[in-house]
Amino acid sequence: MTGRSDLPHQDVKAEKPSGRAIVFVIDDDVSIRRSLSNLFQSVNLDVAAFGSAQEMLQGDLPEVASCLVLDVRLPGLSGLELQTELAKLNLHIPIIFITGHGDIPMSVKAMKGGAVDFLTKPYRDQELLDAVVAATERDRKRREVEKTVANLQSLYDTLSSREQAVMKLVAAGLMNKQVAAELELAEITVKIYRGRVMKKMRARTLADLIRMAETLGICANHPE
Amino acid sequence: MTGRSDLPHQDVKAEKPSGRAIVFVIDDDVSIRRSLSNLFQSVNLDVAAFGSAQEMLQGDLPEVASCLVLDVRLPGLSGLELQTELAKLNLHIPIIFITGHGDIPMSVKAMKGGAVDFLTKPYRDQELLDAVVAATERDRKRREVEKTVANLQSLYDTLSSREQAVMKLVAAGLMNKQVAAELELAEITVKIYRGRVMKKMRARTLADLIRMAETLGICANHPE
DNA sequence: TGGAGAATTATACGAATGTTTAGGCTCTCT
DNA sequence: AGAGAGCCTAAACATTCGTATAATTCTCCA
Repeated sequence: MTGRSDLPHQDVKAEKPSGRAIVFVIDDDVSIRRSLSNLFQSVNLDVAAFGSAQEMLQGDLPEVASCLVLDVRLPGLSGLELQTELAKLNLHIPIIFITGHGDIPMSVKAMKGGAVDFLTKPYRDQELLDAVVAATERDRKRREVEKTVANLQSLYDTLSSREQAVMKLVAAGLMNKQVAAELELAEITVKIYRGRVMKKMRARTLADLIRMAETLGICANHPE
Repeated sequence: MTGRSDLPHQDVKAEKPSGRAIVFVIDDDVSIRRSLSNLFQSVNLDVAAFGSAQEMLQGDLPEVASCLVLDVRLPGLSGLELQTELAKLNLHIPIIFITGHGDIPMSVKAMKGGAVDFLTKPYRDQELLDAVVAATERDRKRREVEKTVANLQSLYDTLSSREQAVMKLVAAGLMNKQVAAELELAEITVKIYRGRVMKKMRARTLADLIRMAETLGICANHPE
């Protein structure tokens, strides 16, 4: 058995860094935690279960695709409050809500907040599993683009301030001559920096560099 | 008074092509149609009201930012079915659901389908107005980007097949020489086409052209 | 048959780009 | 003080890009 059951604070991330996914379960009822864990483990998903939102917030989130399955009604922080809290912390783990006594405004608020699904008891196991698959898949994709952006950003951070300025203007479509005028440099200096930018950003072509600037959200306000 | 009340099949689009917005109301109850129309008109919104989904589908959608306010329970096509139908027709008008006897799965399905809000009776007028403002704003933005893309596409369509091919490869970062080899042309020919592409696409710089290719989703599978 | 109009290539030239080699300058750290 | 790093410039050269002019081939159409 790979997955764990319902003990808080375990280091799940050390188990399977491969293509697996982790499902976080939060419910104050131990028997529900156990049955959900069994359900997920039966389809080869790793599980980390907690009895309250606070317990989960204390631990770290893994670097693997994951999602959150929780009851709306929880001791301490409620499910919706946890959703708000995670959003504030910029943690975008997909959430699947489960509730026994929810109402429509509650579900609408959850969905507006980006929840993947909002299930009412009793639900069919397959419904929950489908939602979990959709959620982890969404998380996997999000992590993918986030990783790409982070890689680009780390490359961009290695540029000196001058090099960054040149990259902005070049990506905006200015000629070396214009970049030089803008930064009050000699054209030859711009050429040098431009070459260094290409090397440091590992851009083979100008098209690559422009696309990188695009995904990094780098926009120079080209004057005139 | 500019807005109309609850007569179907009126030509609303001829009224105010400016920055106004139109709210489509669908409800089988005449008095509700009337009161919703009054509410929206009181905040300077144009209204077009219908008694059933079919009546609304027969008319054309305006070129102005708009949204749809409808009851889930309707004669003939239900609200959710209308949502599905509009999605099939590739009509992305934002929808606000109102219901007196809805349940959670219904609201979740609506929200998953892209609904802006799902209100339960009784609701406060301000809630509905807020939702309508959010919806029309979303529609305005969507129309904006759609229009941009459409404009680019119409420019792209004026290119000959050769010119389109050259644009793809140039946007992919290939040099004129490589483009020529790829298309089995002389380099000078590629230069000619490239110049024509820049003119026809109204791209001042290569950066512009690459960004246009990006938003048009033009990607050449660069070999090697 | 003649011609208009494309698609394509050639020649030639000016402008822009990229790289190398070689320096000078200022700042910080040791 | 010296070493190193970052910033800036210069000269020289090869490559690439962009455009203008002219010529070839081909199809389509009157």
